[in-house]
Amino acid sequence: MDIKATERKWQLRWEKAKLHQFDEKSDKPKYYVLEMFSYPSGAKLHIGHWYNYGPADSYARYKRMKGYNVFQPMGFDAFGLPAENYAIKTGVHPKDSTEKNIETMEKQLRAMGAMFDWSAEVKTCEEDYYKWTQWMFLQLYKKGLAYRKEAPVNWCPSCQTVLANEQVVNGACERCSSPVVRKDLTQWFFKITEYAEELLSGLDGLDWPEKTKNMQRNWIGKSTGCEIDFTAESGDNIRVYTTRCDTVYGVTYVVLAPEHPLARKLTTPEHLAEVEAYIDSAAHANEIDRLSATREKTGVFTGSYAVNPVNGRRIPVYLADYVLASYGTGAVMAVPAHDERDFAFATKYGLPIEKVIECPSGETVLPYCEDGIMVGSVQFDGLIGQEARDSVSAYIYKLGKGGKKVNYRLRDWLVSRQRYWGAPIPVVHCPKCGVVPVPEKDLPVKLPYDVEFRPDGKSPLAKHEKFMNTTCPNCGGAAMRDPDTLDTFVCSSWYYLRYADPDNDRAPFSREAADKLLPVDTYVGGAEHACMHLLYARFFTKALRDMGYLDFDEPFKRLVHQGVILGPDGNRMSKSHGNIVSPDDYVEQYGADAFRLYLMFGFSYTEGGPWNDDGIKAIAKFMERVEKLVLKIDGYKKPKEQERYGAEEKALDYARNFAIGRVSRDMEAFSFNTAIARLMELTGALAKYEALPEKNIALMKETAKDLVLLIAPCAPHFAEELWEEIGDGDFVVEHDYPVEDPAKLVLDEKEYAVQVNSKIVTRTMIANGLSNEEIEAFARELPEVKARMEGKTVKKCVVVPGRLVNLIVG
RNA sequence: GCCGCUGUGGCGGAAUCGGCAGACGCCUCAGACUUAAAAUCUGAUACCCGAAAGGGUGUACCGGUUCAAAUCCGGUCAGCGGCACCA
Repeated sequence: MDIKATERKWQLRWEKAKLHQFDEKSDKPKYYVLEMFSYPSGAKLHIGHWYNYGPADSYARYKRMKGYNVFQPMGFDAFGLPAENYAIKTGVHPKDSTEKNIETMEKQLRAMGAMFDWSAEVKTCEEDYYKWTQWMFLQLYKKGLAYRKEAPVNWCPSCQTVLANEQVVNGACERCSSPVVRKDLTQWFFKITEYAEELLSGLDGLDWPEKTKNMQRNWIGKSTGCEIDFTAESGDNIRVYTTRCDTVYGVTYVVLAPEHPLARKLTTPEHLAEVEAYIDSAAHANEIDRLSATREKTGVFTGSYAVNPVNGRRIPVYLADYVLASYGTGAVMAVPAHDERDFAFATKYGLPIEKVIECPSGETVLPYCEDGIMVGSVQFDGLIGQEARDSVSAYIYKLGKGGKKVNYRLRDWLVSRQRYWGAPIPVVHCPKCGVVPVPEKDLPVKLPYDVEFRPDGKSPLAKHEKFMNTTCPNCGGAAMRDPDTLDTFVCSSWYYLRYADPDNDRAPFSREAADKLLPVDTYVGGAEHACMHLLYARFFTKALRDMGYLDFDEPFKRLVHQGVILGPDGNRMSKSHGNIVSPDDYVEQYGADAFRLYLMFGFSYTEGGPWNDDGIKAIAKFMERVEKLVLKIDGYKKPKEQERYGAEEKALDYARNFAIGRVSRDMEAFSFNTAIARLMELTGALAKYEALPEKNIALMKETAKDLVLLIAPCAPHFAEELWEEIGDGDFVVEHDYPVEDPAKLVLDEKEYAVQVNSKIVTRTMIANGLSNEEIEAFARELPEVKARMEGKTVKKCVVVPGRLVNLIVG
């Protein structure tokens, strides 16, 4: 088979027949298969793209042959830093490089033979897309889910931009690894925390990898505790949050975050200088230092005292940067006896340590941080754990000093970027009216082409006067645009919705189109998005639902992560490791089908692993073998009227139906390597049968057809080419997938493992349909069994039908 | 430190519910075809002892439950991923 000619031929024919477009009129059930769209980078498709899109496309094809009306779109996540960085380096405009890259990638994706519905293609950098991204922003703003606030943000001095929490890795920029510093800026946020509880509880019903769900649970970080008011002597109220209110009688001081609003107010004049110095150094400490858990605790006494509401005890108020301003109330009660951090701090600063929890078993070694028996706590003495906490929090509530409280670690999503290559934020800053959203009719706020993107700490757009100077939609006076653009994760939070209605120019999508095609039935993509894209997209879906634009709660019903293909040396493929393997040479030599088959066969799909190409020749050989065999069988004369159907035929029929059942099951489960293995077995069985002197030609032809149909999703061009020879004239991908015939899987006899005292002594064929007693009797008569039974009796017999018989003798 | 995952031949990896460990493939070896090689085909291929028949040991390690454990339970070790002062 001329591989290249075959691939071209079928790609053209598929395109001409518009075979991969979603069929609006079909009455088959819809099935939405989605792969995470890709960033249009300059390089060609790498192995990761092939590994994600190839097998996932085979899954889509499988679903189609199983009778679904499959929708599988593709597009480009086209805004983002790399294009801008490339522009800074080379002077090529991000728009130009991005468009060129998209063109190349589209071509390559078509060459893969994937059945993407290109009529629904989405490119996030195009006006008719980002117009609606801006629209999304406005809806969230209207709903009170987008707000602006001055906040300490993660600032990358090298990229000259603010980073989301998720883009900071170990205190360094995810992209360039420069240390991240803190800086105060007025920024836009999305109130994702408003949905924290639903984002958490919604995970339970999703068919997602447990690992990913767990990561999101962790990220959301729900904690149930208690808020307690400590009254300062100044009269100010210091509210703290704790998960261990059962230790409240052991509080020996209170700690505020340096950024706490009361920090300065509570400081007495003689401590002011020291406190100011501490607050200042905390503000300038970079994130690496501050986030390091092993770092020695630092803090400073404010000079004031507060009162513990449960026992009236007077305790000092400290500032320390081990308390985070952004979590809970920004203040904690310190119980050094039962918290490691408080213990370390109290030890360093000579503060009292008082035990109020007793270890239920053995000696109590401080700090003791587990649940235990309350002591020294008046009426609560003797209570343990959750019961203790419930009682104490109820008491605090009764005192009017706080009560039960749920907190989440999840922070609001910072979406402002001081960058050029993104969707402009559609608001105007008016000296009279303040922040004014751009009216929807004026969207899109167009991203100008002629900008200076060299970074100098200002947003590139801020330097573009024509863009910046505008009039206030409210009062008509002179006003300025917002110079920032939106995080690209905003663009990718709703693209799966736009696919459903890509040409709509009156709305991002119609509700009918979205409700018809969504949610996505199976979503395939990398695990690295667990706490970013996948969380943001869920948030968008829920927010849009609450605004009445959608009628479902979750965007992605089933999620599958492909593994990562590493370099041959076991490291991540990267230029710096010099271990990048290009798919091109393989595709050139063996063809797209063989390469796709090998990716499916050589790895466990969700695991991935180091690249090695040892098996790719074997795959090419396998395809050749199938081709020769199928064509040879096709060449046999039409069958005679009555053909033999004996033991060999039964065996072939068994192999055929076994393969059908197992391949179907494996495809459904993304267990592609075993699916291909079963196809190899069937090929072997068919070849063995074909070599017999006498054979049932009709059965052989049917089996060959099934073989081609079973392979079709995995090697699409190859299968079309064979199907053209042996099939019924239609496209193979439009044909129904074979269905197993259970009757053909019932054999007259099965091989049993025969065990004596759980050790295998022999294997034997035993006829189907015998009772357990009959099987036992049969087994007892076997010579291998008899030899081991002399002078002994059978005490017990375990029969696993069709598998084994175990005689316990003694 | 916390949460999660993984550990199976020389290699990639299989093994619904606990039921014949090592499917399928690579590598290697032997044989057939060939003057020869390549290609192709056939067979062998977990490890140890043994010429063989056969016997023994094996799913990171230690222990437990069970007629039966790669699979379940407890502990240990190693690797990977995530979170990381969240009170």
